[in-house]
Amino acid sequence: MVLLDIDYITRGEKAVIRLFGREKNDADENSIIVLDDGFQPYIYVVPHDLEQCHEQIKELDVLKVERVEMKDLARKKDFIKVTFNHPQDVPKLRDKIRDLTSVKDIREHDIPFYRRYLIDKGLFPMAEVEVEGKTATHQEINEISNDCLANIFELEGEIRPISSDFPNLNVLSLDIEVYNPKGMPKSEEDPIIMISLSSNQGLQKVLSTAESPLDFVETVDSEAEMLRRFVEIVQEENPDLLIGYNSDNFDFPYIKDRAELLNIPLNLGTDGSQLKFIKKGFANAALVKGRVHVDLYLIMRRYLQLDRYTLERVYLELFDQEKQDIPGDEIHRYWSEGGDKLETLFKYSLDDAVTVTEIGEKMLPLTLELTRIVGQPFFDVARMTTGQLVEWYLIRKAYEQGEVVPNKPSASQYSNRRGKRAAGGYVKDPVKGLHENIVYFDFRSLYPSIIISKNVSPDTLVAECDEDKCHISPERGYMFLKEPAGFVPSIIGNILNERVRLKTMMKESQDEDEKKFLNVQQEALKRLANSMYGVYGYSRFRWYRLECADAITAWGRDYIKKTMVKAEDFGFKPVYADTDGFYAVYQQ
DNA sequence: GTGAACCGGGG
DNA sequence: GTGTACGGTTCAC
Repeated sequence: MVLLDIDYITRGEKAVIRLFGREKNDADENSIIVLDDGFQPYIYVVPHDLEQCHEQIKELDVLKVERVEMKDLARKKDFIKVTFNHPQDVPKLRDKIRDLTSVKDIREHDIPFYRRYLIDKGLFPMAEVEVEGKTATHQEINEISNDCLANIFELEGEIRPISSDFPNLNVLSLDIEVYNPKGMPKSEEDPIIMISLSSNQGLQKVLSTAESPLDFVETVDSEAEMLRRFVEIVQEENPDLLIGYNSDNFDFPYIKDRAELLNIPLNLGTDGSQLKFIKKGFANAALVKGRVHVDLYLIMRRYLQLDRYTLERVYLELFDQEKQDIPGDEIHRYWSEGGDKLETLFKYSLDDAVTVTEIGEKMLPLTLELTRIVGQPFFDVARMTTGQLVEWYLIRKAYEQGEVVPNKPSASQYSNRRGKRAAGGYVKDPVKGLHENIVYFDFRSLYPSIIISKNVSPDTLVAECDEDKCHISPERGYMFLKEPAGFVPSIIGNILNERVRLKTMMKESQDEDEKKFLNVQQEALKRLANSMYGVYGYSRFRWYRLECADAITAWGRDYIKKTMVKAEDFGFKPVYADTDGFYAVYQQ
């Protein structure tokens, strides 16, 4: 099956992982939920005194205490692995453990249970997994609602990844219109007047309480009926992906508020569960179990560099076409006036949903690919910053290499780090004037290349070293061991090698679809490699190391300046430079 | 210069 | 949910 999403429920005292999936390439197939009760949460403890630590922790209400050897920034160390009965025991007991006299520190104590599961089992969402041995189970004992539409199974054997093609996904986009004559919509008073839906399976529909001769309009008696019908259509279409534009913070919260007011259940999940919200900092994330809700607004902010991110602006950028728009404060007039105006409103409303589908088809493949590389749920990856993406990729790699993951910075460490910044790239202010015979030079992936060639990594950074055994950064004089390959450099190396392999395959391929798919994959790897530099310089990150960030930019400045000097020897006069490239004028 | 306040998208 | 949190710009002093 294709693994769409994952979470866990509690059955009795036990945590049970739920894997949400669907048979591959079969949009009509029922949804599947596989339950696995055979996985337990754990953390690592750094002991002052191994024996005493072992004894003290054993006294607590934990499942297992064992001594393990793991690497900590490449150095082998003894840790104590503490396994818990339930994920919620971790926050309950970790402070107690940290405060024990025999304990120096605790590690990997803040990794969500479902993420731990994906990493430890080697599973990748949005890719195919093989479920070896499963038996049908009853929903009553699994706290799953009567409205559950999925087939539920209990995992008997193993679950493992199998390489697969890009999954065929059933996508449904939505957009709502609200009657708001008095400024921004208020869900306590302003009703939803239209719900527009567009799928990649051919559905185009606007639900509304108004009548229209337009064939895509389905008229219902009331707003309550409109919401009921919306739920019904989602269940019928059974999409893998639900997409919207700013739907995390507008459409879904609004639908939820109105549904509550009108007492309509929003059982949109494949398990029959209600629409939920997760607080994500200042913002919401709307969660529909078993389907992946993606808010394209966030994705566009990540991939496009624009002044504004309205749907119209984004559409113009991606398709080079103007999209007509009715200003928000005029919608109520179009609605009240009826006739041609109402017809226009219907058309624009549907067009917004169709546009979201189009933008999704164009832009989601890259995020899907990143999901399949980073190995965290698509829902999460679609809401992660590039820095978080890199961090979770590294956490998985750390597991594979037997490395214990560094802790997130404490509040004081964070504020301490925030004050400092690595020096930036070299910038030469442009020489004013109109230049002719301009040539441009730039380094391909300058920072990733420096990290690899100079082995810049927290585990290779040393205070003292023989000159022939280490790389010494210009200006700052930071020292990095030449051998062995550091944790981060080796990972970037693998990413770039894999990218070269994909690009070669792309050139050799005759199949246009395959070419496109390989291209998205290599783009995803490029993004990841280019973001790696950030983990050293961003204060919130586990692998933060100012010395590494500082050394990389120092080498970068050194390379670009040396190259400019060389270019001048050949008669190229640089007129402008920035970080990894420069413009020059050729003079005879 | 510093820290608090504000803002994004959506109708 | 192994909760707890963005980043950039403008404003007020």
